[in-house]
Order: sequence, then structure tokens, then C-alpha cells
Amino acid sequence: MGLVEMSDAGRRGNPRVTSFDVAERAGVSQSTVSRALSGSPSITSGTRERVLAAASELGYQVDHRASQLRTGKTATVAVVVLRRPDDTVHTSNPFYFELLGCICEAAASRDLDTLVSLQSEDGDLFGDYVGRGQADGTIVIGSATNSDAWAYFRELQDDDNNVVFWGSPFDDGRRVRSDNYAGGRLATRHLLDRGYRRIGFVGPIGTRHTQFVERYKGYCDELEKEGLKPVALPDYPDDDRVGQGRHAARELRQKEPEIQAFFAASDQLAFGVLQELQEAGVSIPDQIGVVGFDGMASGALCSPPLTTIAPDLREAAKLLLQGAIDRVEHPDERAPVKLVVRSSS
Amino acid sequence: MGLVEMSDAGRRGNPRVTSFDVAERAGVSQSTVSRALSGSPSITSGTRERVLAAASELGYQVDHRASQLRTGKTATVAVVVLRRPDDTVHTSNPFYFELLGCICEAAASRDLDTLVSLQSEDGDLFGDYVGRGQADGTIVIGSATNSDAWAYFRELQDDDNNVVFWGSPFDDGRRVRSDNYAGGRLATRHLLDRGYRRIGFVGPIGTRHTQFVERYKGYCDELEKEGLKPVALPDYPDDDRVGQGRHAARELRQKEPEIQAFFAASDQLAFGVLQELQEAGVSIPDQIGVVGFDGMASGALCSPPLTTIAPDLREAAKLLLQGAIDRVEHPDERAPVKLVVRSSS
DNA sequence: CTGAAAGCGCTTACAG
DNA sequence: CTGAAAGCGCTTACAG
Repeated sequence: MGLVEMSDAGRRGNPRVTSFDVAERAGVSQSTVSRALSGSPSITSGTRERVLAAASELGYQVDHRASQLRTGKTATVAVVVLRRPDDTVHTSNPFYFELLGCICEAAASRDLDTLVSLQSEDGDLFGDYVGRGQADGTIVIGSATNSDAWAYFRELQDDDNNVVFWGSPFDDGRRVRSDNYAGGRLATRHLLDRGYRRIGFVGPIGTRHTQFVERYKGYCDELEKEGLKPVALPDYPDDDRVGQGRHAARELRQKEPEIQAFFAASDQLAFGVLQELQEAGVSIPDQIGVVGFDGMASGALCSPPLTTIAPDLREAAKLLLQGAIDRVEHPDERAPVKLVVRSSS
Repeated sequence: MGLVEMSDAGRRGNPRVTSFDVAERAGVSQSTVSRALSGSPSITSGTRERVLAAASELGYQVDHRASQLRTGKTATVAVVVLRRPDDTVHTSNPFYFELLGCICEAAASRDLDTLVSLQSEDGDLFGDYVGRGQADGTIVIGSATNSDAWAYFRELQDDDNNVVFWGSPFDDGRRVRSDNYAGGRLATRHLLDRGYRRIGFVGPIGTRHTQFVERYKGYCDELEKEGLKPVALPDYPDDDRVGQGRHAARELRQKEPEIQAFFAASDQLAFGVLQELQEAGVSIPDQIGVVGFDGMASGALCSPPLTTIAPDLREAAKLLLQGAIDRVEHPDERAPVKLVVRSSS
């Protein structure tokens, strides 16, 4: 049958089925096809049905390149994931993959496509997907240690108002962050409530990563209420986060043999702390308690399962999209955090 | 200066800077701009430089919608990540995020963009990004339990030759898989070499997920060489993978009190096994050894760190791209696997 | 309610 | 080596 033949030909896609083919089959003009398919209210339901039938028989799909070119929109959000030059999938911080997943989800629920670009901060940086007509807005995530990378994306942000960061070393600009201060207090309060008094802080607070400083401040303020003093390390080795956690746990225990708990300012750091303590034969949470920060899925799998501060990543994704696509100007937007109690505290 | 003003206007992107603007500024025709920018060899180096200068002064970027529409190409690969209906970022299998990351990387190294779509297998399925002119090929990853989802994507695959699966329940079709059989043998051989003799298999081999069956077969064959018998469970509860692992470890130990090791056919299952054994006070690897499968990053973080079979995900990504973009017909393509020894065995 | 026509911004034969 | 022009497949004023 002709029907079947055309259907096959259409779906194989070469040559491309266009709205003119649908129009011919439905016995209407091409503009009517376009209107019927886009749900224009001016089209008669009878006409619409004939068009829909013809389109489905031919396996017709609107060409997004053409419609986007015509309308000037893309219905797409670009996500740049910044990575360290030597990152592989196995070493890169899984937190950003979790956040990426939430952005994809949030975008899908708004009928947006997601264009993902992993970029090494030392490689060729590119972020002007909007200028290229590939996206309506851009979200940059990832924790860059390379300031060239931040400089590049910051300039991009200055030129356009559709670029939003997750975390950035700058105090201005369009960005979304966790409520780090509240999280720091939450973690510390939890440890205090559990009876730990001498609590060490694990995290590089001398860096450009302001989230650590904010978490540290929450920790200090909560300790101060009890008249307790912070215990932290001034310097960190040039190691990965897990290694830094191990190192800090070791040093802090030497510095403060009476230490009873650690608040690690990221889950990756906390994993290092956990490893160090277990190798030292310390019982967790009996002798020493540990709380992390990030709410990573793998925290539930490690041993003991890690108590952590979990930012609401779905909310974060929603806010990022509002900034990038709706161009909402948030003054200093924060994703709420919550305490997830597991067995390490 | 005029220069600066135009530059600003251009970068702000409204109204859009086109190749006609660049042409005017460079004193050439629009077609010459296009040729110069695309690297056509017929352009004089002098002309090219003037065009490049004008383009950069205006902050000009080629509009991808227009160029793609004209050429019929997209330089984009679509990746569909299938998820269970109730999956959140925290419960979904991180393996697929690792694979997704590798695909993004491999695509970038081939100058392809990556369009990512997370889809719930019970929701609205869509995969015809090629038909829409949004991608040149499509990769479907994720482990669907819902056969409707597979049916949909299989039909898509039948209609076009640019859809490739990672793992699928079908015995035909275009797909890439791990070398599961070799991995099963590798894991089992490793446990035997370590001196474990009574080795249990953890994994649902009665399901449509053929990878478990293939791993099981490798396990059986390797045991047989030593005259040993397999120990496995016929049924699995309707739980998540970690829960299934816990359940299996418990049952298997009741069934075979002499059991000395477990080969868990996925890392998620292995995490459950680890949890169950630790709660039972079993010392790993002294009393019981454990090997997983998938090479997940979180395996290095759990306690004890998990010995596992790691598929070469970068190679897998390369093969998937060859199938989707280059339309290479692999008969039954396998990503190589290797043994990663950590402390659980 | 529907059609004919313009135009989104490119690439690429076709001329010269 | 460069230019004028056609055309990729749509959407949307503008008419009727």
C-alpha cells in the first residue's frame, strides 16, 4: 500500500519529509500544516485532524533547526561542566554529575533540551552557546582551580545576562550557591547535640573556594554559642579532596589528641577522613563522629554511611534555570540545605 | 571609538550580528566571509585576515541553526538516559552517569556536541532527535526494566541506522556491551588465585538483563576448571540493587555456611553484600572476599575499598559514537574489561 | 479560517 | 580568487 511505502520512506528520513509533503497529502497549504502542528487556535478541528493524520503517516517531525532559526529561540539550555585538566570520569567530583542530572531533569520538565559540554579548565574554553544560536542560556558548574577559566566565563557573563554559575570565586555576578553558612551551623549543631564537644573542621579555608569559608563560619558561630573554640588547619597539600581529608584528619588528631568529631566541608573530604580514622583503628561514631557536606549518593554506600548536609539540588537546578533562561536576577540566591543523619555521627 | 561600540553591541547579541555585518566591515561579500571562516583554501590569506579581524571586532559567531539547516548536518549526538520511574539523582545508578561523562568526553574530542535527555521509562519516551534535525545519531543508555521502553527504542532502531544501545535485552540490533563473559572469568579466577574456593554468585540471572547471565557464565566456566560448583540464588526480591545484594548475601550464607567469597555481578549489588557482611561482623577480606563489577568510582571510597571488574568506558564511548555517528555496523561489539584489585579480596 | 510570500542566517554550486 | 543568487525548512505577518 501507498500508505506503508510512504511511511517507511518518511521514517528512514532520506530524503527528508517536510511540511510541504504533509501539506500535499492533507490537501492543505504548508502554512496550514505549520499552524495545525503548532496548535494554533485558528485551525478547524477537522483540518487539524487531517494534518495530524498525514504527518503521522509520513513520519513527519518538525525540523528544529528550521523552526529555531525562524523564531530565534532554541528551547535549549547549555551546561558547561568544568573539570581539572587531569580529571577522568573516575577522579572527577561526582557531585557535579549529580547536579548535572538535576539540571537535565529540571530542564526536561520545562520542555527544554540540554546541551552538555565537559571542558577541561586548561583546554579550549568555550561558553558562548547563546551567541552561536545553540542555547537560550548557559549554566556553568564545576569547581575550577584555574583562574583563567573563571576569568573567561566571567567575561562571558559580563557581556550577556544569560550565564549563571554554580559557585564561583567572585562576590558579584549571577550565581546560585548552597546555603553554606546554614549548613555549617546545622552540621555543627548536630554534632554538639550528639554530645561531641571537641570538633575539628576539615576543609581548605585559605582558598578561593568561598563555600568552604562560609561553611567554616557557620561552624565557628555555632561553636561560639557553647563557648567552644574552632580547630582547623591553615594549609592543605596539593592533593585530591580525598587525600586532603586523610591528611587533615591525621594532622588534626596530632594537633588535638582529644578531638571527638570532624565536620568535613565536603563529602569527598569526609571520605578521606573516614579512611584515615578506620586505618587508625578508631571506632566511628563511638570514639569520633564525622559529618560531611554535599549529600552525595555514595555517602550512603560507604562504611559507616556518612551523615551529611544535603543541598536541595532540584531546587538549585530550578534556580539556575531561572537565572539562565528567564534571566531572573537573584541577588544572592541560595539552595536550601538539610541534615541527613546516617551512621557516622 | 566606533570599534568598541560595535564590539559591545555585537556581544550583547541583540540585534544579532550576521555574516553580512562582518562582510560590510571587512569590505568583502557575505559569501567570502562564510568561506574565510570555514577555512576554504580558495581564500587569500590577506582577505582571510581582514575577515577574521572584522568578525572578532564584532564578536561574530556563526549561527549553528542556520549552518546546520543549510548543510543538513548537526555535529551533535543525542544521548538518552533511561531511568526508573521513581529514580531521583540519589537513587539512580551512578554507573550511567559515569558512562554519560565518557560519552560527552569522546564526543567533544570529535568536535561533536552532546544533547542529553533523561527519560523515565514510564513517561513520554522520545528518541527521534535525528528526525527532528537535532542530532546525527542517538545513543540510548540505562537499564530499563520496563519492556515498553525497550520496544519503543527498538522500533526507532529498526527505522533508522543511527541508534545504538548500551546493553539491551535483545540479541540483535546495534549495541555495545561490556565483555561480560571475560569479566566473569576474570573475577572468579582472581578469587580462586587468592585462595577462596567456595564462591557464591550474586546477581539476578533470571531477568532480561543478559549481562548478568553472561557474567554468571564466565563465573561457572572458571569454577568448572577447578571442579567447583556454582552457588547462586534463583530469585531476587523487587528491591533496589543494594537491597538485592544484602538479601542475596544473607540467603547465600544460610544456604552455604561454608561460603568464602562472593562475586557480585554489579558494584551496586556488591555494596549491599559489603553492608550485610559488615553488619554480621564478618571480616573482609580475611573471612570472606568480595569482587564487584562495573569499576564505579565510589567503589574506591567504600570500606573496604571494593575489588571490581572495570569496563573500559572510554573505549565503550568511542564504540557507541562509531555506531551512532559513523554508522559502523559492529556485529557484537564489546568493551574490554580489566580487574581492579582493591582491599575487599 | 486559510493561503501566498517573506525572511531567519547560513553554505555552496554557478559565473566570472 | 571572489560575488550574486538559490535554497535549507520552517513561522508568521499580511491578505482575503
